Amino acid sequence: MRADYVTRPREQIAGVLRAEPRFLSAAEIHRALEQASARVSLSTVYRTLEYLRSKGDVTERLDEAGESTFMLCEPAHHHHHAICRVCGRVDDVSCAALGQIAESLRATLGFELDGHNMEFLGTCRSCR
Amino acid sequence: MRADYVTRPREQIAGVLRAEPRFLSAAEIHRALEQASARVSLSTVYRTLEYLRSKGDVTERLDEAGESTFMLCEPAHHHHHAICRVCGRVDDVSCAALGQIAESLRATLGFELDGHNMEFLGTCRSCR
DNA sequence: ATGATTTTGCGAATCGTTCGCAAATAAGGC
DNA sequence: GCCTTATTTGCGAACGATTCGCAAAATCAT
Ligand SMILES: [Zn+2]
Ligand SMILES: [Zn+2]
Ligand SMILES: [Zn+2]
Ligand SMILES: [Zn+2]
Repeated sequence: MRADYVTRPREQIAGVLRAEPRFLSAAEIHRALEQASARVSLSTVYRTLEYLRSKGDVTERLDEAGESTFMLCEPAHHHHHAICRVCGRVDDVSCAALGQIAESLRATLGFELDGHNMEFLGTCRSCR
Repeated sequence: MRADYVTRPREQIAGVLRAEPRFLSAAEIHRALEQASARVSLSTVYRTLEYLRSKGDVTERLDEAGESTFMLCEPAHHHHHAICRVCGRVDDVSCAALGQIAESLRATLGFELDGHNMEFLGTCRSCR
């Protein structure tokens, strides 16, 4: 049974996420809490992030090293992200035509696109 | 100093990759070798995969669980992949306009697209 | 406040991956 | 082939991120 208890650790973790609008690892969040003198265990950070993710408040992303990172983000309405390699800043991107995306990113965000990943998932002919 | 020694473990690992044209984890490759009575240590599997990747013969991909998987694939000429959720079959996809991609996947590969991931990387306005 | 339920902290366990080092193997020259 | 040298291998230990078990603490409803 899930109960959405309002607890101090949950508020503190949400606070860190709200203050830092980019993808953070559990360890980074834990460190930020320590610096704020908030004594929250790493286990609780993990459990709270999973809780927030299951509520749809947080998006999880695997970084290039395969580590999980988390950010406040509504995945309900499907979209993608433009992530700055330098500072980690995240801008939302809808998926219109790919050809126009680079141009649009530069025009609307001043974002200089220099790389992208795409992956298509579905069912192949012989598996249908 | 890198020397490209030709060894039995390397040939056997490449053989597994050649026989199975989809993304395989180190553990899967190791298991395939065991079944073929090839005694190769898991460490060597990892080291050989990294060696092949650095040579540009193998592409690495993090699956949804964050595990590394590997496939023979030339990343030199930039492209993407359509991966079957059922059998793991991989088809190459070039990055033309995204709008036409779903249609093209169906027409040319019989691939029924039902999901995709994209990520854009670059430098944001304030970091330039 | 009381009791039922959930969450937390702690440490141990797990899993994939990497590392250190001695033994085995490959390449090159004789 | 044989020797020398550089590289690779196997093994087990170490590692880092994540998960788990369980008793203690916190939350909520009455
Ligand atoms: Zn930036
Ligand atoms: Zn999309
Ligand atoms: Zn298939
Ligand atoms: Zn591309």
